[in-house]
Amino acid sequence: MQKCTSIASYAEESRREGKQLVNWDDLKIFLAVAREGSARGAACKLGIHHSTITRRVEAFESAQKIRLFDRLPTGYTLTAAGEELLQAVGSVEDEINGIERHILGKDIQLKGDIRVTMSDAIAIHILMPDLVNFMETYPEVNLELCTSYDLLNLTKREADVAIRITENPPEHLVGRKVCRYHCANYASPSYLAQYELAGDMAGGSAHWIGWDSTVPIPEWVRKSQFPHLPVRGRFNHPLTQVAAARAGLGIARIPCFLGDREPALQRIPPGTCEPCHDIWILTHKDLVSTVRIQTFMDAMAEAFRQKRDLLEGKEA
Amino acid sequence: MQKCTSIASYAEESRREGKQLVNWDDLKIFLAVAREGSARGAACKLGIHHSTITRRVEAFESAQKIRLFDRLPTGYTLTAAGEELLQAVGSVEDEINGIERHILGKDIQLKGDIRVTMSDAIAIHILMPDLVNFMETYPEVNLELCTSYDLLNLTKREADVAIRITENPPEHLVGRKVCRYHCANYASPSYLAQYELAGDMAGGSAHWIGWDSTVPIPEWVRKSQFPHLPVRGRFNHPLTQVAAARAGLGIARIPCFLGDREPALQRIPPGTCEPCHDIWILTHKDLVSTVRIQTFMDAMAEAFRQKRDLLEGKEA
DNA sequence: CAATGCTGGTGCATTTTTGCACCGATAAGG
DNA sequence: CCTTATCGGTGCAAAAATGCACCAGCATTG
Repeated sequence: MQKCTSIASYAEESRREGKQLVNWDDLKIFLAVAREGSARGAACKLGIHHSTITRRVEAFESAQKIRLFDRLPTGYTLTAAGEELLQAVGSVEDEINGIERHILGKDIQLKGDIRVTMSDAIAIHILMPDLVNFMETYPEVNLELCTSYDLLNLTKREADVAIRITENPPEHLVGRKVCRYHCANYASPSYLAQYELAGDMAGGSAHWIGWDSTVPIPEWVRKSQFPHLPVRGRFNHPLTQVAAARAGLGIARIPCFLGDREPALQRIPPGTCEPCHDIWILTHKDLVSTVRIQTFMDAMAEAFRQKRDLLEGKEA
Repeated sequence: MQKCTSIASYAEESRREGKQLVNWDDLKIFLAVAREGSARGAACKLGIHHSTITRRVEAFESAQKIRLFDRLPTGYTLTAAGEELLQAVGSVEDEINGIERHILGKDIQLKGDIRVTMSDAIAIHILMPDLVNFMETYPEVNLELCTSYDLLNLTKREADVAIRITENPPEHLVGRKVCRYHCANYASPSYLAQYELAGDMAGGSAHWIGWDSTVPIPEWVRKSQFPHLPVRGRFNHPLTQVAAARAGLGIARIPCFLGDREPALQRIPPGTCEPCHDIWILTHKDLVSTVRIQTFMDAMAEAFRQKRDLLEGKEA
């Protein structure tokens, strides 16, 4: 019907001068970079090369004459304009996801059991909203949560997925490090008012709440802010540490994701926190190709990514 | 943070087996083809080659394992699945248009006057909703509508844009044909009940309502369904023809976009309609590069495209 | 301080995509 | 009937996008 003459050709001319049509796929790439925070991460997620990412972001920015990212040595960080775009593109993604699910028939109807094991502290204070959300998203999946502190039940096939605090996951399991959480020193305000702290040298009436070490002065005390304060009690469980500190037993060195969310505790000034341990999400080699296991692990990894500030004690 | 090992690599593997990630830009192409009805039209609109369109649609269909178009000799027609997708992608387009306008700073803030001339019949019965919509979309544009039936006021620079019934627009104007409207024969039901029609041969008490021809039997009567019915009256204006037919004066040969929308008239059986004249949208050569003129002409051309069924008498 | 692991950037070879010039087929106009 | 215009499809060459193998810079770790 419409000839590509007259108006259209003029329109093309004006297109040459100024702005080009937006490539919708560039928005997808932008989204991935914004979410992942790095070109490499986005490339991995999209299954393409990272140089493709950087070049296309660059081309998009120069075509639209707008700066969306600050290139920091640590990766890509959104500018103000980028933040604005992120929000808008997010809803585009929702629409397109809906299209993929309903029209293109890619609805992932996950079914079956997922037996997952993790520490109760992580389950309760970090992942619970995400676990619930996952179960709501995939109602046919039966999620079994078995809290535990050791890797054994994964090895023994008592669980499909383990989220564990470890630095060196065993060879026969596959997965990825999802965070390195930080720890700080906490006590109740009343305890701090009542007892006296001290510097490097001896003195001070306060004391540490012990973990399960049998040595009188564990390494974490020696390297701490108050190496000469005595250690009292043995509480091998993070949540009992929190409870003991709340009850005014002493100073607890606990993960920031526990201490910072506990209103009855406060950090010992100056309140610095330090990286403590890694958290890995792991599964068996033969389960990693299962869609529901993959989806679950991705969802949990994403949850950790979103709570990174809390886990690294930057939310205080 | 996240390594491209373990989970991700497995995810890539499963991606190879089955479905690929959707290229968002393919949706844009799909939309253009669905709207234009042909690969060439879509290609023109997007400023790319038509073979690119056909190949990408083909690739998209085979990747998603879904047939979206029927390839007819007249172009691409949506399948049921395609119709469904069209609706969904439409809202994606709205989102992205919003992004372009607000974030990417492509908000077309059209300003200034547009003086447009067209026949009153077209203005009232075809374009009025679109004219209003255009003015609401671009509140800074002052649209002046001057109804008229000749091209003179465009040549004399009394108008910027003309929408005219013509077969051969003059060389010094640029634009495009927007439709070829159809005509049919109409009369009021009471008239048809009272007067007698006839076939090719003489006879019959009904008569035609005349246009402005001075000859006793104009060509359009001779070629018509009832070449021997007499002609009475001279009504040179389409809307007065409608009114005369409604008042029971006789049979009017008028555009379908007038007759079909007039409840007080009905087509003379068997109600066939025939192509009658072309409608062009035209402007001066030196105005066609103006953004607001371009935008206006594109909007009106699109309006005609959407009302094609009405204009070709296929809505009856 | 050295080692590691991450980040983005770049030149180059390869692959992929695109545009172009055709073709045959189909409607519609005269 | 013939002419014209438009449709989609295809082989081929040019152009563009991509992947790859590197590099340097920076942060963290030990």
